[in-house]
Amino acid sequence: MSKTKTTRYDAPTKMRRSRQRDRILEILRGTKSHPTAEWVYGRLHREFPHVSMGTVYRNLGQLVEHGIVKRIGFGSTFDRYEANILTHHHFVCERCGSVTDLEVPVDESLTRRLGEAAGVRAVRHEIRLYGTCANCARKG
Amino acid sequence: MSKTKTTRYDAPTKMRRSRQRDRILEILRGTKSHPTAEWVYGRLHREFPHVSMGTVYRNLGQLVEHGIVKRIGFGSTFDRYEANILTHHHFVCERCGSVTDLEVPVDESLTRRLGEAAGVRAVRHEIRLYGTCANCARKG
DNA sequence: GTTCATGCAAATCGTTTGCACAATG
DNA sequence: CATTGTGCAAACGATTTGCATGAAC
Repeated sequence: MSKTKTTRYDAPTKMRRSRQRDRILEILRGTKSHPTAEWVYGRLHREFPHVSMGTVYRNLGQLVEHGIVKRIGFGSTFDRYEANILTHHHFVCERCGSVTDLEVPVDESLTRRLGEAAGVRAVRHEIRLYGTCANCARKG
Repeated sequence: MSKTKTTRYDAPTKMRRSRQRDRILEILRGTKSHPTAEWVYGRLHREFPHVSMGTVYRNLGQLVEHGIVKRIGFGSTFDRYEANILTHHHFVCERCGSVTDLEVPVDESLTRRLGEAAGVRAVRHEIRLYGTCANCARKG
């Protein structure tokens, strides 16, 4: 689980190489801006004027599958809603995607402590725990 | 900022009431499943066979705007990608939507401690700090 | 040469919006 | 009655996919 493993692109993957994917990875590695697919496409387009969004998405997806890059968000395209507006944290099952509330008090001071340590002015924080829910765990 | 304010629906809002929105809120309050708009629609459809997704989205949006329910996700429809696959946390600017990495060590033990306290088997956690980035703060 | 990746265009999916009509205050 | 909400359908934007061609091994 602790992916302290090699981060190198030429790691033991079954992916064939392509100049486009190589560049996509270089582009991602060369920025700290957590870009969108659109932005990556814009960058890639300078070198491959005929590249298509399909190629960008396919490659991003593959890089994510192989653990070479990360997708930020909830995975699913659709949003979820909840009536509990009190600050609280979530547990997300990586198997079935279900989301449950953590019945744990929120440490408000963590916002300030983390924010100060990181040098940003934060007003709140949210923690997401990831793992396998009891339901999925039961099914092996 | 700390919305410890009233949670009641009939709070001082300028919203007119509607039977559909009342039910949507009841549905959200009656589940712990963090449903999608689609799911809410399915529920609502039993009572309002002619209800449309447009109504569901409009009402969910309004309930969110009024702070009566919360939307989980990143707000933006599009995903973001990053090459940094080492576990780390993020700061999200609520003004411009920019995402930056927190240059703060990850407390791995928090996964276990939070997971145990909440009674779930978690393998990792991610913290998101929310606030206003330096850039936006400068612009007033 | 067989497999995988590409470009292109069309399709899909969640969400938003314009409009005429109905419900609310 | 002035305004807001509704249903319907069409529009939208991000992402995915089918297909014929081209690159990788």
